[in-house]
Amino acid sequence: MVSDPAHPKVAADVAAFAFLEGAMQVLLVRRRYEPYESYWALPGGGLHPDETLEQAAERELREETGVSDVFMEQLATFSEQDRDPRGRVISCCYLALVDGGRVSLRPGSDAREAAWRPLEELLAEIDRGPVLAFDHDRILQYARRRLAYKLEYQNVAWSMLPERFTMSELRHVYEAGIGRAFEPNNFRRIALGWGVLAEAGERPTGGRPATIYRFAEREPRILAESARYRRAT
Amino acid sequence: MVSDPAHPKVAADVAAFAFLEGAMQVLLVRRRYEPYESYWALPGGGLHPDETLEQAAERELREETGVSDVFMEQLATFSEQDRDPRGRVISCCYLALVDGGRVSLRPGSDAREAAWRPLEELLAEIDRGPVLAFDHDRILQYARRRLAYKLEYQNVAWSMLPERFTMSELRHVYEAGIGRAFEPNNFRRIALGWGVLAEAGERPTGGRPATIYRFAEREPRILAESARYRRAT
DNA sequence: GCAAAAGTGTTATCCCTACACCCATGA
DNA sequence: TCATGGGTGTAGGGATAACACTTTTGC
Repeated sequence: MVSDPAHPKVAADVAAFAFLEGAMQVLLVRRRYEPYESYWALPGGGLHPDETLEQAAERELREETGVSDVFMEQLATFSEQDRDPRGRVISCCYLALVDGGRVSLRPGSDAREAAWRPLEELLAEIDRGPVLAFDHDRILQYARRRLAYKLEYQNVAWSMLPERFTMSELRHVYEAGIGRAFEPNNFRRIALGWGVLAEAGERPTGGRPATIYRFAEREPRILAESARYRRAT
Repeated sequence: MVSDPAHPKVAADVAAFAFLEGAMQVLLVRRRYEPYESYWALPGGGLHPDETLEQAAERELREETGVSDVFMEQLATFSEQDRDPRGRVISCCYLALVDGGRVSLRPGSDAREAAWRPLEELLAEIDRGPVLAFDHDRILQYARRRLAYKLEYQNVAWSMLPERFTMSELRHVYEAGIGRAFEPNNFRRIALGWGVLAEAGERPTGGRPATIYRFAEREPRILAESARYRRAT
């Protein structure tokens, strides 16, 4: 392995989240090779010469799990010297938001398997001791905070939902992502107040049919101006 | 220059801000060597083998400008293939907040000079066309947005102020950093409501003497919970 | 006294929470 | 007709933007 210290190995890792089975889930791969052989880890791998870090993150996610075409945003870069036992590896980590119903998992050659794991359970396990390979425990905790913030800040929930969805489904994504229960009516008013939802028919339920919504434009938009101690003039 | 593509050059750059002469200023260095010789740029340089990216950012800032011991936070990592004409260089960028009255600039060997430049003027210039070396125009725009957000979110203004300051001085830092004028009384109430300010005497002014404040603890703290559509139980 | 700068009091408004209530459907 | 889930109305409380006002100093 090359170890010219001025040119460390550079990698991209991905914390991909989806709302499945009523809970927020994170996408993990089971490692096939040393180090951390058979440990669960975030999908990721080395940067290729002809791609940016974001492209590397997309490629590694696709190669290792079969998931592609998702919302992606840079989280942070981790550079501690001992984060990989093989030598110096600098990892740029990405947050991905996935519509879990749209993708099917196909583990790649570097992974024994790929699976969605319930986020809350996994984080509770991490609180009791190391779980994931490398420093991925810490990266996941970081990603979780960003996920919660991101949902409140921008209308990126469209990337975790099918094209058409009910207000309850939207609210469930928010509750699972932010980790708090919301008063349904108040949530509805806020969500409609964003001005990014359009009605798209109805859907039968166990009770009264639900209005179907879709995002009028699938573009990130800032939802709430945190406007404190406002201007004079 | 080594160009093993799996091991690109990795660098750290710093967007350092200080409140000086009534305005927000950014710290730039004038380049001594090619490429972009004699252009202004953000201070920064290559990662050493024995340091993290954050340590590299601190070291480069110190070496190129003489500024040390400041608040620092990672911004983002830029990896476009053509961002440096010499070859592939991946740059992890940091936001630094500086008490401009405490530091004195000492340009290092790689820089002809180091200087504070008024942020608003510089950004206006950038809007009219390229100004800084490499992709530093874009990085600076990114840093500016983060600065505004950071001030609203955490009590990090202590790192841009002397130990003791008046409420007006604190407000001026916020106005310059966020780019908006605040109603003095409302700002005061919010700032005192943070619960992180302690009174520390008085200071004569042109008129009535001003109360002096200091930050009771110089630790980052979240100031306002953006609590929307709150919980049902 | 007057200007200047800091500091105080108060109100109208808006937003948000909480909760009670109504609607449409299937069994 | 009841259970179920969706959808609506609204009152109280708290935050805050705006602005008028008072205090303390230097000249």
